[in-house]
Amino acid sequence: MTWVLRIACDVPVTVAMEGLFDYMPRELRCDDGQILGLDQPEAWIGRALLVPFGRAAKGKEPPLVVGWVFEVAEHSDVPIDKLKSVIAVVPGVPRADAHWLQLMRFMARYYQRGLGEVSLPALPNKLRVARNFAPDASGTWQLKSGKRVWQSWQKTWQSDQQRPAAVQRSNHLQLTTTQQRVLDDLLSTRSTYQTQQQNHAPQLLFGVTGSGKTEVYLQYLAQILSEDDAAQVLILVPEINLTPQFLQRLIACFGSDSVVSLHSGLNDGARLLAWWRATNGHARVVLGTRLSVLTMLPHLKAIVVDEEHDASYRQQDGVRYSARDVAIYRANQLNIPIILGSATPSFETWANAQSGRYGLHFLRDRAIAGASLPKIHLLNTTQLPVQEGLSVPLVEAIDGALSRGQMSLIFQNRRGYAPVVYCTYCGWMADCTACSAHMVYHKNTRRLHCHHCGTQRAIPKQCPTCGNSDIVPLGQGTQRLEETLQARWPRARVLRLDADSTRAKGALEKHLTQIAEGEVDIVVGTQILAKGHDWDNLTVVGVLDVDGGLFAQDYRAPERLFAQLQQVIGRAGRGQLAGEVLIQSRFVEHSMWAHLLAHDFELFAQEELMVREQLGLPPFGANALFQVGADAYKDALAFAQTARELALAIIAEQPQFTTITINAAVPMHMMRVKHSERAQVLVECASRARLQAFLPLWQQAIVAQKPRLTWLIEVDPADI
DNA sequence: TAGAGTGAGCTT
DNA sequence: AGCTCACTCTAT
Repeated sequence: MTWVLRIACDVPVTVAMEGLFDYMPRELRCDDGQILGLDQPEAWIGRALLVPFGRAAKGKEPPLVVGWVFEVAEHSDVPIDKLKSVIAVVPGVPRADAHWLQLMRFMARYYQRGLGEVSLPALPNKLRVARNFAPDASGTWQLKSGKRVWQSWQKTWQSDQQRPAAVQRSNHLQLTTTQQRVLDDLLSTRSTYQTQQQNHAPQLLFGVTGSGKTEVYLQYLAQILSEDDAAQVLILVPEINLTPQFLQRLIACFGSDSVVSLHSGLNDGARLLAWWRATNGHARVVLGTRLSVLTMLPHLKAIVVDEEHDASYRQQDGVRYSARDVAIYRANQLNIPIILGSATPSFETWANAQSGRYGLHFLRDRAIAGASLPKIHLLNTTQLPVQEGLSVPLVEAIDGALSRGQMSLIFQNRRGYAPVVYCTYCGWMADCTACSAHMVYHKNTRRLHCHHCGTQRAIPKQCPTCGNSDIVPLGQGTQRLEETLQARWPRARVLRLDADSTRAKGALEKHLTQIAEGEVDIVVGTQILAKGHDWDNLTVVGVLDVDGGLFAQDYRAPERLFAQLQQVIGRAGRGQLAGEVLIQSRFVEHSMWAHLLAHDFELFAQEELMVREQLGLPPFGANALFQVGADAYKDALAFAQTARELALAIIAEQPQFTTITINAAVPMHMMRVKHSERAQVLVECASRARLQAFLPLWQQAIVAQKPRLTWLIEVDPADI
């Protein structure tokens, strides 16, 4: 009997809808000793293989790629003489289990992508690129580069370390009464699901900033790890680099042997080792950023998604998935508990908690005795005198903090020196030639930077339209603010924290250490300041220039702004010292402010969700966004209109889709980025299932047009 | 008229 | 993405 392997290769869905390619099997040996034979097709499923793919260079064998065996089949639709044979099993990749393969199928279906596109990013770089492998003298395929990594890896593979690490006896902090109650609730909820044999519902841990969510996660996970000597837990965080303390805390709690972290800051070798320790079941606690949600974990028993609302969970290139949503699917599939933690939950999660689909647990007080939420003052800058962006009350508050030897934080979410440079005579502004954006003046480089495509150029000496030489910066970014602050308080130690000041390797850690050791009086920066930091000497927080977010056209803007501000505000008064927050705004009447001043996320969410429900917006309806880019806008728009017509034709033919709304083709918010002019079509439907049934048909119809443009369909888009 | 350069098309 | 094929342009 002959049969074929159906293998997922990493090609765009626009090339092959499913992403599976047929290959002929031949007897192969795995590095765990198993022989894959022709007599046992099922044993091949879940193996990663090296296969020839694509056109051969003249006189050479076709290039190899890495692919996953998803299926075996009795026959192929491809003529048998066109089928190639598999080359080898990828060494060091454990066999994927049925749950994991199902997870990949879910992602491919949900996000409308090929199986290869979703499943190959799950492998670390070293193992995903076929060129990294070569046969040795005996014909066994080995990793070529990085001998040391390879050897230590093989040692690990064969040695006792393949056994799960022993979790050390936990080293926990004393919980507050509230923390203890929430922990007990979470544990008893879990036992209830277990005894009633129901599927675990996700549990939202809604804790104000500084309420000690982390300690609750740790003790919850410790319980799970103690019940089963092989149990693994996965903790997702938005960015590990910003919260090095979290990793330290985990190591202190569970022991360095049982904890690994997986994030983009690791080099390929370190990542491979960490991935392997997680994948072979040795690591018991896996701390990772969004990509780590795809990691194969043979004994996964619980998941925590910290700061579940955070935008970093969305993958923005390649397959556009939400790691939080994938984690929820994964937990449900394995029927294991998942905890979503946030001080400002996403509205999707909040709505689910309100409707009772998710469990809900509150931590309303700060964990440190005596610490309370800071007092917030809203400063009306249309009435108050403002000097170089700083109003008098804010200046006085900073004065006060300085005189008490305490730290101040000024939040200005715009990097660079000035966001615009213009001609005082004719009003000409320096714009990027590749993007629809103004160029930002950076004082350190003395050049204009585009924050969308990265281009830099010199400032023109004369205005290109009128020849006037009076070209000046307009507006304020963190660099200018730093300069202003330093000039106003010459003896204060001012530190700027933004993407530019932290780009160099180790710079962020260095700056965080300076702050922790009390070497900084005023810290100024962008949203990097908002995340997770715990500085107990910080008592004054100033917020500048956030009015733009009040009136942005994206319906998610208020949700995002509120979350961001609440995070920034939450940096103040985390220790014994009382905190004070001063927010400058020209629109003090805006309804969001009242909720923020009252620290009332719930009322804010209730009002916003009411509006969304009336308009059928997420989470009350599902969205997908078709996006297309071209050299000329008219071409992008024309194809977006074609896509829209294809969608309308499907709906006209199939009455079950009449509840789907296909919006007009319009320019994208940032119409032009890197010389690509972009248009979009938004698709909305009250029923997610209906939308999901429609999307493959639509995608197929678009692919059939053989477009020569770059396009994609994004499911649950974040920005519209 | 060979050689360089460019764009389209295909991968099992 | 990686590669070839088929086409055009150009210097001789």
